Amino acid sequence: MALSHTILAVLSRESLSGYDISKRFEESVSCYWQASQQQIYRELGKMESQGWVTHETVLQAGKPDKKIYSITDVGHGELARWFVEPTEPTPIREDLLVKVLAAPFVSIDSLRQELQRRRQLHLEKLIDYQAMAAAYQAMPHPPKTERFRYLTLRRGLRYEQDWIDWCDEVLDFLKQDSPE
Amino acid sequence: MALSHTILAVLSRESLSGYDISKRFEESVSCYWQASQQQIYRELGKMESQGWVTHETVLQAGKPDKKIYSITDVGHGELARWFVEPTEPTPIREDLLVKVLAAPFVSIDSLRQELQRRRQLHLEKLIDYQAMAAAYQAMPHPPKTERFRYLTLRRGLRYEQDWIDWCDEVLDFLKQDSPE
DNA sequence: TTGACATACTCAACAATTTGAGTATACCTT
DNA sequence: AAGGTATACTCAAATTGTTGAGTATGTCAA
Repeated sequence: MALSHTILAVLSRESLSGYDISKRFEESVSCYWQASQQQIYRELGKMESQGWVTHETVLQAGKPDKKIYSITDVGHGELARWFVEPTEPTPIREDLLVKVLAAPFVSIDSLRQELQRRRQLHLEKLIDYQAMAAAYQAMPHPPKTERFRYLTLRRGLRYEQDWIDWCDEVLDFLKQDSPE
Repeated sequence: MALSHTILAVLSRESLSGYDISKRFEESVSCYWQASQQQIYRELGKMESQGWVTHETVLQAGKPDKKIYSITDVGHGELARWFVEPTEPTPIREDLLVKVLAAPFVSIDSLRQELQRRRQLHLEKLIDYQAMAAAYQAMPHPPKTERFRYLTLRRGLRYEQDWIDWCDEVLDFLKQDSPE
């Protein structure tokens, strides 16, 4: 149940509505944790029933009401409890690698196309992340929370770069590999 | 439902029992697709009802009977159909990065320990993969299927190395970062 | 003025994954 | 003789994740 802990981490910095948490996920957490709005709303409901968060309804003019969620002491305790548990590397499930394995039985040409498509996707993400990194580096005295957020962004940057490099390696291999 | 396609890819090379498929996953597919025995058995049942695979029961002396599964023409057609569909990068969910984000609110010292633990885990996997790569490189004329399997291993190698490099980067950052 | 987009949340159904127990045999070590 | 490990598979429950519909209001551009 690490989704709830990710939400706790986000709420540790500031109180937010479900909708805002969802946006925060898209903007800055998405390189290592993705969750849909529905998941977040449902999780917040569960977390509230466990006493990890509370909410206050805020009426807005011209917009629907919103529920601003805040972390409680119980929630902070839970975050601290979870924090010291060892984490295992996340299991990976990569369709593209399954295709590499299947390619000799299906089509190497299709694989080549797919690799080029994927390389492009990863390049686009990399460029996004580079822009975020540049924004961080332009800050004269980034606060502690930003410095740690930057470390997670570094992981994202490396990850995308690594995919690009591997795609290039495989495309290069496919050029040289003799059919048999 | 890409688990079924991974199984189809494995069965394209050779017919195997559920148990053997599970072992194959652990040995050579695990760097990009993990599945438990239960998942594989259940998936094989579904795949058989769709006509993608068939099985033959093999009686064994001193061991339980086993069901050897083979890919059918329908199964191969399905693999080919799936193969040309574009794949999206897999959503990532990394507990460790959530911990980096939460660290300023919890404990930077615990984070440091956890990073060292994780670095070690990734290093062990890297060493495993390097041994597999060496075994491949020792083959004088690797068959096509092996050459493609090696490409997936290259992804695993890069992935583990990248984690190690990032852990080092963060540990280095934590040494220099001044508290505030 | 129509349609796209943004805010803000709820509910339901379905699919996938995880966890754990259960059944059975045989080999090998202590 | 007991315990650990390996082979080989089944069933069920709980949790998690995905998909899509539904409700409501406001802004902005074509």
